[in-house]
Amino acid sequence: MGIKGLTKVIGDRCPNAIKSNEIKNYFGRKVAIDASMSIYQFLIAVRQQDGQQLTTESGETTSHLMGIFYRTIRMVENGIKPCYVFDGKPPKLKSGELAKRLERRKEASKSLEEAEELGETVDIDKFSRRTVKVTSEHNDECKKLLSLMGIPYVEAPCEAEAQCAALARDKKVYAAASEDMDTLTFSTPVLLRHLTFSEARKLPIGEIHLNKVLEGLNFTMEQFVDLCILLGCDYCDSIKGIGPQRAVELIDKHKSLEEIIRTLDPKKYPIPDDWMYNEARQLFLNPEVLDPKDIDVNGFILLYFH
DNA sequence: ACTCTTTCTCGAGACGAG
DNA sequence: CCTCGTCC
DNA sequence: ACATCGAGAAAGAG
Repeated sequence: MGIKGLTKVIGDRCPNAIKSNEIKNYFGRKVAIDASMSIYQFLIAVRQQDGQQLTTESGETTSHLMGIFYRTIRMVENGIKPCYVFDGKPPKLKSGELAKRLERRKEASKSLEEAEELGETVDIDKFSRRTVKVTSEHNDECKKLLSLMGIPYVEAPCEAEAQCAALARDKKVYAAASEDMDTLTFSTPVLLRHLTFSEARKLPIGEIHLNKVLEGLNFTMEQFVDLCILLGCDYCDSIKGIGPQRAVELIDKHKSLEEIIRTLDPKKYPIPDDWMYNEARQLFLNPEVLDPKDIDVNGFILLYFH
């Protein structure tokens, strides 16, 4: 789920935190990319006309490899040096969210079976895309491909987005490139959006600067994390009846979740049972990541630019 | 009538020939 | 430019 | 045993 409505909040309240750039502006820059997210998109999107994935003769899926291959080439052609980051174990707090997703996939599988019995090709196509999940085989195959291409990758201990942000914070890369707004909450100083397909679709690349976001909202990083929790994140519930508008107002007025809990009328806005907001906050502020100092983000591709 | 939130649904790549 | 078939 | 997300429309609540 990322952070619900965060893009809109930033767009509305801190428009100057977002810059639009041509891809040319990024020549020579290193960028961290969430690999699992990309693989997922390729598995869904890279299909033939009949909706089937691309496969080898023996039936093994190759859609994710095609996608990673061409996209990476495209980036390198433009002078961008990618470093892919793979997910590790999800944090325990995420299990509730993961259970929901599993449930959703099960429902899609049922709908898929029904559609297959009825021979509704449009529905078969739709639901089969919804049952997609990234396996460790997919990940391993992509790691091997990247090795062969001379592109660096990192295996994060936990959330890939957190590791991407850590790399950017430590100046190992210029930015984290992601469509997932969590990355900002993990304190990446710069977040790039639409990096991958901008050239094909003529969309400019969006560059979001965390310090401008904090300035625009007049929040500290801690307050920004609290805001993200109120908006809705993967790690804990949010408060019913509090959406983007009230969330920003509340943090503005009370400065912290503790103070909000203390003053909110529990009849109007009941606080969730066993609310793990502080644990979620710690995950964002001190995520489990590898020390960027120990990571080599230079593949041998770098040699071409030296 | 209006504002805000919640829920539901949908969609997701890249290439090159013409 | 764009559309459309193809990628395995 | 498990692994994604955002956007927008429509409906609902206060």
